[in-house]
Amino acid sequence: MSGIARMGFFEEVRKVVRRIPRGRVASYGEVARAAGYPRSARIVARALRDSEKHGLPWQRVVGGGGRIVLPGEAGLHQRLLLQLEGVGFAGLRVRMDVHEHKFAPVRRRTASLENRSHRPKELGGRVL
DNA sequence: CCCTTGACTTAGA
DNA sequence: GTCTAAGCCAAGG
Repeated sequence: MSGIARMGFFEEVRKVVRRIPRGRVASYGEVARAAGYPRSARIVARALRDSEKHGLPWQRVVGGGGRIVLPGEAGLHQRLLLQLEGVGFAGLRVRMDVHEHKFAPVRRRTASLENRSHRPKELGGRVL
């Protein structure tokens, strides 16, 4: 693999996917975001294509809104695996209100703006 | 090197 | 609810 700059991508994706607990799911977009590549949902899918080799819980990654986007028989397999670990469906979608996994907020370089604890009060006292 | 494909997402009609 | 369009980016032909 000559992808030097992007080498960390798959690693990050694998790490993120492994963090999804049993009985929960996350969307491709969420995984991409949590991995630090917010626009690369599709690439997450490509990474998962080889997930079997890495022993990832690939079934816990679904499309936006809980939709299973993996086509064909594989999609049915995914649904079965999820149901076996207790994930409930409403029609063709995972009940995201129950089973969506929330990742810890990605800590970006936050200037003092986000850190309210030592924000200067001179800014007017009440800030929105 | 260009073109197409895809386990995506968001926005709009 | 459905459908289309654009953006996205790696892999394969």
